[in-house]
This record gives sequence, structure tokens and C-alpha cells, in this order.
Amino acid sequence: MDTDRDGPAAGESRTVAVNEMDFLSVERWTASGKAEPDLHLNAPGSASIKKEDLTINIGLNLCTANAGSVRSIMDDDGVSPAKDDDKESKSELATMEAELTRMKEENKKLTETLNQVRTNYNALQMHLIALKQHHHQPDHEDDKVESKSSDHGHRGVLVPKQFMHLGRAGEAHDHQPSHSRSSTPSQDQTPSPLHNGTNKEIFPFDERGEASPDHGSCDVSKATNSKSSEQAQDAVMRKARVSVRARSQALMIADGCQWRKYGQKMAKGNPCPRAYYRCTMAVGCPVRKQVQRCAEDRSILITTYEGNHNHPLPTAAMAMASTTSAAVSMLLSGPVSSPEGLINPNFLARTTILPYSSSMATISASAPFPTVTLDLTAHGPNALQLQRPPAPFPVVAYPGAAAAFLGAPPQVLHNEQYSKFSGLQMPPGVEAHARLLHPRAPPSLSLANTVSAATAAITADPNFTAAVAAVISQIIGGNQQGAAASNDEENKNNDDSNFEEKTKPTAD
DNA sequence: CGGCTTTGACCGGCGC
DNA sequence: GCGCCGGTCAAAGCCG
Repeated sequence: MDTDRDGPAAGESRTVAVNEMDFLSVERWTASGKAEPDLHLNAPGSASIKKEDLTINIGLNLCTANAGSVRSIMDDDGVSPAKDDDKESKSELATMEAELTRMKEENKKLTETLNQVRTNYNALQMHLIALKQHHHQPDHEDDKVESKSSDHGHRGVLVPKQFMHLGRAGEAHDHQPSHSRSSTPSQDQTPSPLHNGTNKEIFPFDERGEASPDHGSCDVSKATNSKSSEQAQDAVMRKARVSVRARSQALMIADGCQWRKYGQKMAKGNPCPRAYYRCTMAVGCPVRKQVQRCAEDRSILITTYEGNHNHPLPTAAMAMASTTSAAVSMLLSGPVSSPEGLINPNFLARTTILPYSSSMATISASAPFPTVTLDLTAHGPNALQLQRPPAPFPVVAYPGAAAAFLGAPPQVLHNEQYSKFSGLQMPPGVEAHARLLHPRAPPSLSLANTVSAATAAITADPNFTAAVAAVISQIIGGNQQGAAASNDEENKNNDDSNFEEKTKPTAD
């Protein structure tokens, strides 16, 4: 209880009451031994928060920590030192309870403030990145950023849409013409319940991928044409997808969502028909998916997701969703020129720590739209492929692959998930390496690591569908709902078992 | 009877 | 401008 009184050495940072909001819970101890607020958003280029925001830290921790933590914090503040063996503590206890209640109420407001801070942080980072991009590519990149932000100036911040909202849900607010008919449900959908009001939440399957305007060309002159580039950009924005290749004999993989088939077409170059499904778990959910067998190997089922759910997902769905969303985050992170196209340096840097993934990132210039391909069938180095348009994304690079995911609820990927990953599938030393790269890794540890681990785990298991269910669901789904995780345990298990049951006969 | 699948028609984007 | 192609619609039929 008194441990918090003795702070670490001066200048040393420590984390207090690690919890859902631990990425904000950093104190810096000064030479005087006094903890002074030094809050950070745990992200690349983290932005400090003003001193008055210390209340965010305290309030949030109070609401999530146990009573001991509460007492510790209060001790630090000298408000009401609790003494368990003292009868007089009764009144102090009442005071503490009142204080706790007050802070819980305050927590709601602070959470909103926090969301705003995060929004502003992302906005600032986007702006910084845009400036950096401008520094490296002064010809045209910034023009697009500025034109883009001016188009959506009603949001009040200079943030490329690409990173603020990856899914189709944003279309309703963007007043963009849809490529489909105006009567489609996606046009008038309501804001997602998962949305925290910051206009930047990344949903599971949130992969509109607002990206390159000139996705089919590197022509600079074309890029300087703001009008045409915007149009092309809009087209790509709607099209970023996540494709999952899985070896299965089933009609489609069980991903935890309910789907309704609304069409089937014969696609060119593939004798197998392509089936079109839309999510029916909620009215107006814009998520669609295409299911098609691979022309070369018909035992491989290719499932392509597009759009973002406007409803909470079951655990099993969250598992796949988180993984694919993470992949999208990487896809949309910063580009780096390569002879073949574009490679995200963060992705490479992080994925290559896995022995399985020495060359996981490959670029397909044939992909008309940014597409992440999670190849769950491969046992070789190409288990995870990134496909993006051959041209650079016009808006900005996003140097922190995980940063996009920071927009998602922090419980999506978290400590336990990471440790589960580590314990289950990460090779020895990899986790240590990862932590070396990211000393405070768990809360926002690179998505690349997560996906890489998932891919490695899956590819290491010949029974890949069982691996998908058992590994990803356990890792991500087990904690995806924060406090509800424990309650979901049974559901998770059920989902997992269902998943396995559905897919088992198909997994070789 | 409601929900789902099937399937031909329709629409829009894109390349030539 | 035309044709190709991907994606979607919607009527009809099926199923529990």
C-alpha cells in the first residue's frame, strides 16, 4: 500500500495501475521524489498531455483498479491515507467511497476528454507526417493532403480520412458518391455502437482503406491534378479490403458473423463462381464479403472482406476481425519505395523478427486496390502478403503501423493477448526482441508482431482452420471486450468449438 | 410465413 | 462510344 510512496529514481518512468488505459498512465519521478504528470499516448512520436490532464490518469485508474490501487493513489496525493487496522478508517472509508463515486462520474467526462485528446493527437501526428512527407516529396503529396482535409473541413481537424476512418461507415458523413446504387443499406447506416465518437475508430473489418488517388499510376503530373486525384482517391478509399486465403472444403469459412448471400457471379479467369455475402448481424451493416475458390488450387478458399461492421461482434468474429484489421493497419501505414512497389518499413522491420517471416511482405502490382492478403494456407515465407496499388498513397505515410489501431478500443489488443501470443506461438526470444523494440509494448505492441505471430502460428499448424479458431480467437477474442471478457469465456469457447466444428472436416 | 438462396437483369467503372 | 467486367438488385423459388 505504501509502495507508491517510494517512487523510482529521478527521471525514471513507471506505470501505475496498468489497465485499459495504461497507455496513459505514466508518471515521471523528479529529483525531488515527487511524481509529476508526464502522460503520454503510447505511440510513435507520442504527444505529451498537459498537466491538467493528470485527472484523466487518476480518474481512469480509479475506475479500473482495485481498492488497493485507489488507496495507493490517494496516499500519493495525501488525500486520505487508509489504515486497515484503524477503526477510524470507517469514516475515511466512507470518504473514499464518496470520492470513488465522484471520480467514477468524472471518469465518463474524462473518457470523452481522452477521446478528444486522442483525436487531436492523431490529427497532429497526421499533420506532422504530412509535413515530413512534404519534406521528402515536395512535389505533390502535401497538395493532396491539404485538398483532402479541406474537403472534410467540417471535422475540424487536419486529418486525412485514411487514418481517421477506414471503413465505409464514413461514407454516410462524407457525402461521397457511392460506386453502388444509392439505395444500398450502406448509404444510410447509423453510427456504429463501437464508435467512440472520435470519427476515427477502426472497426473490425474496417478496411475501406482510404488511400491512393492514383492507385494505378505513379505519374506525378496526374498526381498534381487535384480534382482527378481526389476522384481516384475516393475510388480507392472504398476499396481497401482484407483477403483471407484458407484451405477449406467448406463453402465458406466460419468467421463468427452471419452472412446472407445476395449474388453469385462467374469471375473472369476463374472457373469457380464468386459468391457475394452481406452481413446480417445488424440491420444496415455495410460489411460485405466475397467467397471464391482459388483457380490454381480449388482447395483454397479466398474470402475477401470489405467494409466495417456497425454492430458489436461475437468473440469468434472479433478474432478474425482484429487480425484482418491489424493487417489493414499495416497496409495503410507508410509506404517505402521498392523495385516492385511499396513496402511498409514498419511492417518489414517488425515482421522480420519472426523467423517464419523473413520475406512476408510481397507486393502485387496487379492489385487494383489496396488489399491485405492473409494467406493462411502457406507454409513458406509468403504466408502474409501485402498487396497495394503500385503508386504511392497520396495522403501520408503512417509510420506507426500500430497507430492506426490505437484508434480502436484499447482492449482490442492488450497485454494478455500479447502474452498469450507469446506464450502460445512466439518463438523464444522473439517476445524479448519485441519488447526491446517496444519497451512498453503490450498495450499497443506492433500489430505487425501480432499478425505475424498469428500467421506464424497458423502456418505452423497444418490444421490451419483449427489454428485460426484456437489461436486467434483465444488471443484476441479472449480479451476483446475488456471487462466482459471473463463473461465471454464460455461464449468464446463455444465460438471456438463451433468454429472448429464447422471447419474441422474441411481442414484436410 | 419469414428468411434465405438462386439467378437473370441491371448499373457503373474502365479500357480500348 | 462500345464492350467487358465486377458488383448489386430483386423476383422467384426453396426451406424450416
